[in-house]
Amino acid sequence: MPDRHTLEETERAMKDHVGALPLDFAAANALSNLFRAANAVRTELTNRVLRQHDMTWTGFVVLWVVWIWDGMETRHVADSADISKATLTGVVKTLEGRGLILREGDEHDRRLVRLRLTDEGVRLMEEIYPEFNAVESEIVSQLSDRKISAFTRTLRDVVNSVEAQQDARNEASAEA
Amino acid sequence: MPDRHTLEETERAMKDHVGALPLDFAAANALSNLFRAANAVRTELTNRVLRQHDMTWTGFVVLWVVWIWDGMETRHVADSADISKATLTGVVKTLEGRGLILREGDEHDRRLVRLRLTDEGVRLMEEIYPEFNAVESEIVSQLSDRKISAFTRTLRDVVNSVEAQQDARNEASAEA
DNA sequence: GCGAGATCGTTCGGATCCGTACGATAACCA
DNA sequence: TGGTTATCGTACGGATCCGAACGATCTCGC
Repeated sequence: MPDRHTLEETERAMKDHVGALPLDFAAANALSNLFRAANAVRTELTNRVLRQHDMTWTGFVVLWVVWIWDGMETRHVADSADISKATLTGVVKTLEGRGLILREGDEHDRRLVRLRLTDEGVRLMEEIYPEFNAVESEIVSQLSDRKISAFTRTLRDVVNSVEAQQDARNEASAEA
Repeated sequence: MPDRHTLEETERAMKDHVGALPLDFAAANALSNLFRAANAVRTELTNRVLRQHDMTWTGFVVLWVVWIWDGMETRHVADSADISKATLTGVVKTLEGRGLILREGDEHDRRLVRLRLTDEGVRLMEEIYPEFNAVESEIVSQLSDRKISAFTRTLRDVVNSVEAQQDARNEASAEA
């Protein structure tokens, strides 16, 4: 993850520390860059778009999900936003306090809570999202359409690979 | 970011909400998958490797950086670990309390604090990192070497693109 | 020498973030 | 129909996470 050293220096330093053990440097390097890219993009979008609207990354993602899927149940919102149910509770509390989102009970199943945007929340998303997407577009603008497609496919492959391993473990533990 | 809907459904729902505005769906989709992949990999590595050693993601990354670059100054560790200096202060406090890391003043510049691993910290990294890297390797094992290389290059392009835009803004504001 | 300015790590306040435990509710089944 | 089981969202404790402000220290120009 170091920024100040070349990849070669890092590999050499790693070998000095790990010793004779065989390591997969290509995998480590790829995933290291995965995190670095995700952090860089997230910080860039936060600083250039979200900050001037006094909005956090997670708050925006939750708002976006509820904007697109109005009335969605909280656990599905948490899934879509890639955060835990516990985290969502706190984030919704913040957004609710700012008058951007509403919690709404389900009449058929009283365990459920559905989320909706207020008019102010809708207005805000109609203002922010085009700005957000414009910066997204700018970030990948130097990549050809072909590269963006390949990039997206590989990212999806990685997600599927992880989920497949999780499923395999779940089945194995279900047998026991 | 939704998990439960197809890309087509999401695009249609977005168009319904954003209206006639032109959006870059390819960019949105690529970056959405970037975050999803990073989260999935991070969660997988945390659950399969770090959790049994009672180690958080950030704690591990900091430990790894200091392991490789012994005696590094805190601000560079923060840079390498992709966290703020303020966050690092808290994380180091946690690791220090567990006897894994040491804070050490610089004799020539008394503002500086250098970080080192304790013997226990070194022992722990020698134990954890091979496990960590093995799972990293497994995650990308279905990708060909060629695809991993292309993937890594594109990730680096994205990082460079964001940093180039940041630099351009810094120069612009320096002129004013 | 010696102040003005830059840079260091830390503190502070507030917002995530998560695993776990919990109470409420629903679904299942004998 | 009554009891077990599953599932829902939430409260809680503890660890990040960051921007801004701050004291300490160094640097540079005069």
